[in-house]
Amino acid sequence: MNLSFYPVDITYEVKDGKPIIKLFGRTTDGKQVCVLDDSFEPYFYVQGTVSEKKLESVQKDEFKVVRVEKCKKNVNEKEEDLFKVIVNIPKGVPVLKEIIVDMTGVKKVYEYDILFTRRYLLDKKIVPLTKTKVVGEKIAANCKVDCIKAKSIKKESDEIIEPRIVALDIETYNPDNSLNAKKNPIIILGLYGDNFSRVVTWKKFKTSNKYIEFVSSEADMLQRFAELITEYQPDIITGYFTDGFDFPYIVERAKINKVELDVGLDYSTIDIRGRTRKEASITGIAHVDIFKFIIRVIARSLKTDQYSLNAVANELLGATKHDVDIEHLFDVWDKGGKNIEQYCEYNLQDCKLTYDLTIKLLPNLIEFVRIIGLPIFDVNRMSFSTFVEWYLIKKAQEFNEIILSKPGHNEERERMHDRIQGAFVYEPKPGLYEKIVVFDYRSLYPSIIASLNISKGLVNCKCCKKASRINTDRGEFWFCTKQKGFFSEIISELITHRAKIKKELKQKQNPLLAAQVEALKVLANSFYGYLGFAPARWYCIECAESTTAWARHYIHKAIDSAKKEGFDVLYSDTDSVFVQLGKKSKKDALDWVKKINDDLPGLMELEFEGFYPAGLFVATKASESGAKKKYALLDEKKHITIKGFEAVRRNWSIIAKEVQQEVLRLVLNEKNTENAKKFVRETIEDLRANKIPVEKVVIRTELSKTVEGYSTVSPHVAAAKRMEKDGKKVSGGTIVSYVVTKGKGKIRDKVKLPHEVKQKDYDGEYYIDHQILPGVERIFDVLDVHIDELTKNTKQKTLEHF
DNA sequence: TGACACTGCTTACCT
DNA sequence: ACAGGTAAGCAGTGTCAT
Repeated sequence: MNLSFYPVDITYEVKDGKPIIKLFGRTTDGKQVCVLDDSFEPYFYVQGTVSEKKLESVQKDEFKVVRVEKCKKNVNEKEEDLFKVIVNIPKGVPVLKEIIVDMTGVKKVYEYDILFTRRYLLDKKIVPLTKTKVVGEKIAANCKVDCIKAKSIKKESDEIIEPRIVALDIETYNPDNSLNAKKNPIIILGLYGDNFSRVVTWKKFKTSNKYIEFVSSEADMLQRFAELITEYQPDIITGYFTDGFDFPYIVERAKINKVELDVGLDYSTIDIRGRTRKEASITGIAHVDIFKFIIRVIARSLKTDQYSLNAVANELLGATKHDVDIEHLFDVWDKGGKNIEQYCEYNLQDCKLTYDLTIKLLPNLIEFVRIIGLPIFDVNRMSFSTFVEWYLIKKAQEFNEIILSKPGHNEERERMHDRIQGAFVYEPKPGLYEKIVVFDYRSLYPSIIASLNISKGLVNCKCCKKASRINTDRGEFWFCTKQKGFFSEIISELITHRAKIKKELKQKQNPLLAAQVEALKVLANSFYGYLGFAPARWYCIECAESTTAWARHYIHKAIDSAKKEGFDVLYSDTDSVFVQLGKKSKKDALDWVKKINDDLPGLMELEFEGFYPAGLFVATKASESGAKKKYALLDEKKHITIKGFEAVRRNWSIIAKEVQQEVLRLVLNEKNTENAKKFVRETIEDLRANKIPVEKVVIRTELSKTVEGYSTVSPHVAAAKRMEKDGKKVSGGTIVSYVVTKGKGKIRDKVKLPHEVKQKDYDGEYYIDHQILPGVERIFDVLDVHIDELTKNTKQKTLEHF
């Protein structure tokens, strides 16, 4: 029989000494299937002078070499003769590799650490979630879905699955404020999918909500959960932090209640792996923990600095969680009755938000699946470095390159000491400026790697005398001009491919294309960092050093040229140049940038970023010199871009940020220094009189480690200690909120938690001296306004000034 | 003993 | 577990004059 299907999940099993790949997915007519392939063999590569016969005879326990093939592959971009050693079962690869690496004549072994299922997808060029053609026979097997034994299997087209998705969320009984799965039961379990809402709970109350379903115990609820999943037949189960919380909790409670959760398509149960960083997987269904994707990949493009479901849903969906007192759910539960209902509604809303977030971010996730070629479960849990690494691994096949091995522990430690000189930052002169034009190099680091052929295998070749050379602290480097680099060529493709899609996107908006453009940008921008990342397979310190050195070269070139041309250069950071037009016109600026571009190699390009009628640079706190990475620009639509100022830092109080923002607005937009002064003075008076509400004086700071890990007790650590006293768990990643109150001693001695503080308690003087004034002082310096004019509120002082 | 300068640790930003 | 460059607060320490 022939069939087309979209693979969702992949595993393998060993039967009769032979590995069988199992691809779970959905056919084009909507049925779930499992496609079996027993034709794929595990292998690795050996480099050295050793006889094939000797290699063929290697065996240990049930593992043995099946056969050996001679082949030619590029090792770090140079062709070499290698042996491909084929092994009977996947687990034999690391075992037999250990034996072979010690044999005389063997120089190195490669590709022994690529997971069998991933190897299968890459070698067979099968892309998960993408239409795949199978010829095969239906066979009987212990499986919830039809099993097809494949004779042939290959990618059919780029068509993508429309997955069935269900979102999961649980609420637990929690009287002691600790999330203890051994002690406290799950009391509400919700699911939300396409035309599907269900909340299961085990205490009855009167309700007209049709989606609420009552069972008689926690055990029955868990059982019902498994049934509902089986009935709904999802391709994807999604949740918010379900790797770390919901699934481990469900599994623990199932164990305690002796419930068999055979939700896997092969009747297996939910598998929880890892202790500190848990991962929950279900055979045949892709578990997406959308929180992980958000925090690792999406986070830096979001405005919010909190990644709670509420904050993220608010920004991405414009929707929020239901407002209930979740801390007292246990109390309501104990009392029973109708009050439980609001928590069921709350639970379903969480499921819905998670579902909607997943729908929204799915195009982005799928794009990475398509680019990298691994299952969505894997891609969901990857970070920038792994994206780059797996993309390189996939591309290695096309280039016939050997996949380099991961560094050993010692090598990784040594690499950690390597430091690369980074970007150049131009010191601005503090001041309020007019008519500013900003230029920047488009994708500076990727375009340098592409245009200067920067690649690990081409460093300081013996053959090229004419290659452009760059001087660095580490020495002089050049890259072979006679061949295209593996690394540089891949980036080059990425950049041109992205530019092409971006052009298409301009013609017609399309969320899939937008996601593709975004994914390619994320990937290209991660390449440079990867080069200097200690655990990387293609680590290349010379490449990284050269990339930044060339970047400094080209930014200086732009700065010098702009000055020569008569522009007043105000600032520059890494890839940008800020110039003041002065008597020159916008056209002069555009002409100049054109001239620069005529001189740039390859894909490099300096772009016009924007025109700003006004901009402000300030001095540093410590000296009179200009502060880098701190400025504000007013654009022609009166919008202000603020960089680096306290107003955009999360560990400053709202009142301090608001005041600074308003001062910047009054200064840049309205050019009204008097109003700015007045505004600050009024706020200071309000703080002195404790008129500013407590929530505006709360300071929020993230803990980077547990309380014990700190050598000095700073205010946020003092606050964390108070939280622990309250019975709250705090650790790295916890955001602590605190208020500085009146009293004696160090600031940390005056720290209290927001709920402990009444309106009159906070220390207005602290907020004036340590929050408001530091934020505006350097701005007023630029306007020649002395700080006394802000703090002393006598009218005479103001009059005196004029 | 107190004012002050300086350092180290820490957080959070910019590109 | 992508990179380096930068500002700034607070606690702690050292210095100096008293």
